[in-house]
Amino acid sequence: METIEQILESKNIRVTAMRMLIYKFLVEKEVAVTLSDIENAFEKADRTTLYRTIKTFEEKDIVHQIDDGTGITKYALCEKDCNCEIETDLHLHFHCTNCNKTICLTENKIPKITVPDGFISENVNLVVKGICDKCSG
Amino acid sequence: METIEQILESKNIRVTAMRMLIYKFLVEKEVAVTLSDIENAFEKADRTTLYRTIKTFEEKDIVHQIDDGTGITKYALCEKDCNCEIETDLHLHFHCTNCNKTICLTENKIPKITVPDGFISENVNLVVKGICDKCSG
DNA sequence: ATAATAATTGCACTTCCATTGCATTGATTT
DNA sequence: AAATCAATGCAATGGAAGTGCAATTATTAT
Ligand SMILES: [Mn+2]
Ligand SMILES: [Mn+2]
Ligand SMILES: [Zn+2]
Ligand SMILES: [Zn+2]
Repeated sequence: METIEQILESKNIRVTAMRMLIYKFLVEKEVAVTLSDIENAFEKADRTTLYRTIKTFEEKDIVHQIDDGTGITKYALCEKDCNCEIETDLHLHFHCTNCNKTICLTENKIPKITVPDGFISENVNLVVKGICDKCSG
Repeated sequence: METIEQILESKNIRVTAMRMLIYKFLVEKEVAVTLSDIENAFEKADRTTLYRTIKTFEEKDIVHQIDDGTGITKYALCEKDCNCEIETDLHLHFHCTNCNKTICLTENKIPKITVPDGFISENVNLVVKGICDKCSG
């Protein structure tokens, strides 16, 4: 079991109190979070710091960005040893129109998408909208 | 061959000069357009009017909105008799990272996506990023 | 340990796009 | 022609993303 310090260090991210707290926050949340979510959770901290922290995490492949169509960027922790850049590794994202939560469906990979001749596919973003398991019960 | 007037009237949209011009603009463009694109094409018209016109078109299912991940909403004409709301009717969207154009791949339908138990899929949005046919040639 | 250096954080400000209130103009109905 | 309703234009707002710079904190070198 790795500690948060070890995880950050292994990704060449300097360990600070703020970064550890935000990392912990992301682990505890099971859904993707917006910058506002983080802001609300850490009201004493400055928005910019939180913004830059999440951007650092993104750069170092600790979180990935999710565009679920709501217009507000969300972030979620990457799987261990995931390679966000590799197309075949990408999973579905589910956006619940009832509770407004966005969830990584890490087990559900994006199927092979064929595009017309001349088009070169480099990346695929797939968002399913509907009702999540908690809301459909 | 329907005239633009007839098309607008059939969708219960009052015919105005502005609306006809914007409709014509959308027909001539083969790619999805942003509000700024429309703005640049009609510099004499007010932004708000253009905005409300496109929103009216959207409400009446003349155009559909596309979120290609650039953060800027784009719009494209719907196919004739398309039912944007029906999931199985949805097509792929392709965003070229080179020329920044977004294209409806109306022939390429989104494959059936399975989600875990308890989740109810109502809508799927799929954007492929890469190089378009014009840029890859 | 102290000084020098580099990275992080906080504050203020900016930009960009989307959206709304309200007055005005224009079209339609009575 | 008057009354009514929709469309347009102008001004302003709101929300989110992003940046410059100074202050603080951590790291490294002397
Ligand atoms: Mn994810
Ligand atoms: Mn389309
Ligand atoms: Zn839900
Ligand atoms: Zn292109």
